[in-house]
Amino acid sequence: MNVANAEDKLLKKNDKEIAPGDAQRISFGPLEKRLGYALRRAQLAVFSDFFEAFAQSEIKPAQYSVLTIIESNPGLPQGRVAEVLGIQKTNFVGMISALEERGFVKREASKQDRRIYGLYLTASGTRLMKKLHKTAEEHEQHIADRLGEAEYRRLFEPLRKLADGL
Amino acid sequence: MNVANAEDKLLKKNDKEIAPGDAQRISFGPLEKRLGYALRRAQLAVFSDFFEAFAQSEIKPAQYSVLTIIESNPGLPQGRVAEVLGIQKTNFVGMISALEERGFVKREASKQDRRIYGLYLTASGTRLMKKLHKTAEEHEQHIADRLGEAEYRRLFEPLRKLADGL
DNA sequence: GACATTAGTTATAGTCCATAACTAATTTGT
DNA sequence: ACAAATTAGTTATGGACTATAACTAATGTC
Repeated sequence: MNVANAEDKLLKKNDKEIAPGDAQRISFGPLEKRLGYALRRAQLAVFSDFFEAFAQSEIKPAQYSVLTIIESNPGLPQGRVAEVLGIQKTNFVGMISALEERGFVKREASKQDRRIYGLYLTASGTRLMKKLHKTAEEHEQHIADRLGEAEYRRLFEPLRKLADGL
Repeated sequence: MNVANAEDKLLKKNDKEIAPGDAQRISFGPLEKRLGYALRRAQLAVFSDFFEAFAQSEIKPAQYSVLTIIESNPGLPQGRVAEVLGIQKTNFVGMISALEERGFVKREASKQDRRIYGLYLTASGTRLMKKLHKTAEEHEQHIADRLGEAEYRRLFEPLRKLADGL
């Protein structure tokens, strides 16, 4: 596009410039009313807190989601796990390889169809998940305390509605 | 860390393997109860919708937020705009340069402190914003229709609470 | 049995985000 | 008033995440 028009002149609401050290009130304008912006900021904050809580285990949110799906659906083909989480199978290869190298996950070829690799937690992976779920529950409780139980619980339904079917 | 233990054996809930074409029910397990996951999915869905709506203007959500802050606070120093939006000043340089090259934004050196570059919309930028805000409002209404006005409006407060102060 | 399809993989490129180091302008301390 | 510290903006760079094309091996189809 590049609609740079030579006619354009500067627009200033008033002639006074903002003074250098001026700690003026900043307006977010219409941004305050954008749900996408609100969601993004909230998600970043929650992820940041989550990230800290999981730091000592060196597990990131995406990895936690992968491990949880495998734990809840042992033997699920690699591609299905990726699909369920909205991860491209091509990017998923490295994620699983990393988790496998750390000993939390095992790929096992299906006997019926040797193209398929079912994913399973190892015993170490299962132990890890027990710990991670505990941490995650504390994290959830922390949030619930912040919002109040009722408001916390009320959030899930609209968020799910948004997620599946804009 | 790399806690790969040789002792680890595969864990299978049952001996039956998942059949190749098996369209079994997939469980999300505890992931259903993770607010972070719910937020992430919702945010991605909303952004995706937003993205499509703004595609013809070739404006991305982050750019819309930048333009809105500039529009609402003309002359604000570049670094302050970045700070307000949680963008690192170093990554902000390119964003502004791109918007300036497209003729929507103008940097103007402060006369009091020539290190400072105040940001302003050009006339073209102002016209663009009028259009973008209209699109954004439709997008919001679309979401409000999907959720119901009451539930839609109720979302903002808890999200803001999460955003500022985990 | 040739051909198409499927699961997983590799290579690669683009975008986003973070850190370090630089320049130019201003402020501070003496 | 001037050397040192600080500040605003910048450049260079690397890591993480995402997306696309093309490949291999196994299975399904006609």
